[in-house]
Amino acid sequence: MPYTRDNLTEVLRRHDINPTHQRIEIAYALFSRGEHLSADQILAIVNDRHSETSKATVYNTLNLFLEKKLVREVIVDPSKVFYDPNPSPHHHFYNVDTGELADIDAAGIEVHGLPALPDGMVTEGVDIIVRVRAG
Amino acid sequence: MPYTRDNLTEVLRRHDINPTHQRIEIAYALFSRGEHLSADQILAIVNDRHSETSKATVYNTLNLFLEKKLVREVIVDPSKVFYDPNPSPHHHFYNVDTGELADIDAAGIEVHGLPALPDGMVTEGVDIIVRVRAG
DNA sequence: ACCAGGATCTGGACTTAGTCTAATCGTGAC
DNA sequence: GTCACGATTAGACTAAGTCCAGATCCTGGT
Ligand SMILES: [Mn+2]
Ligand SMILES: [Mn+2]
Ligand SMILES: [Zn+2]
Ligand SMILES: [Zn+2]
Repeated sequence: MPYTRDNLTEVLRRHDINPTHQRIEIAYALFSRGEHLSADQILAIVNDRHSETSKATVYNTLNLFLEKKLVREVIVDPSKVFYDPNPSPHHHFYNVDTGELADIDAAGIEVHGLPALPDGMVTEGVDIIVRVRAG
Repeated sequence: MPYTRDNLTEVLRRHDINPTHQRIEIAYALFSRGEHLSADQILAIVNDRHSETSKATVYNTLNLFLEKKLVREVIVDPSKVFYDPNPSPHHHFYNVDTGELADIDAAGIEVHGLPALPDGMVTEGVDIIVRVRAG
């Protein structure tokens, strides 16, 4: 079922996020496209028709979404963070030429041979980035 | 054998890098410690005793080292790049609390179940980051 | 309808990693 | 010595992200 502002309002509530107009629009930008977007891109999308949301609110909101585990961040480009509407563990193809990111489902991926963790350490997650290019 | 300014001079030459005083000091900072360092940290190390190398030269030099494949960059912290004196393929533990990076030898690591690449794409590398924390 | 208080939003100043530029420096060839 | 050319430099600049203090928007109580 497609994302609408209405069902996203519910999603926000379920994540303990007060669904304001701006937050709904930012969520809609990310979830309706299902793409990995930078804060800058989201700011542009949300203000496309008429200016509606400030830069400060975009950053505040994305950080709130992160904290509430509604979205993930993907650190792959040294110059900007990408926000990922899929918060569950998964991996990525990264096109080093175009900067595009594509998801890799975590189901079916296995990593063998990882050394034991230093004592008293615990794994928080494993991120795999497959860097690809046209060739 | 430990790294000295003399043998690093040879390493630079073998990588087609004209071994200037500044470049040797920057290489020494990275290789003698064998740690993953940010440009800022390297700038501080190199100018510890007396100011000797400018910020511009540190960045120019690190980018030259990258281009010549003398070092690698590790993208894991959204606010800065880490430079890695080990340019061969390997993976990393990342302590999300302290920011520390530790190497994982690529030998012995296998990743199963990766989907086929989109047509006409070729893999440039696979980076695995194991995020850990005290727990 | 009115008000109070808290949450949210905002423009703009600020911070900081990294780049760029135009001037200067160093060194080897002649 | 001087010329050329690569390397270095200070400092201006860019751009992602944060911070702040004032404005604005609820919401619940009266
Ligand atoms: Mn609107
Ligand atoms: Mn010195
Ligand atoms: Zn993703
Ligand atoms: Zn490493």
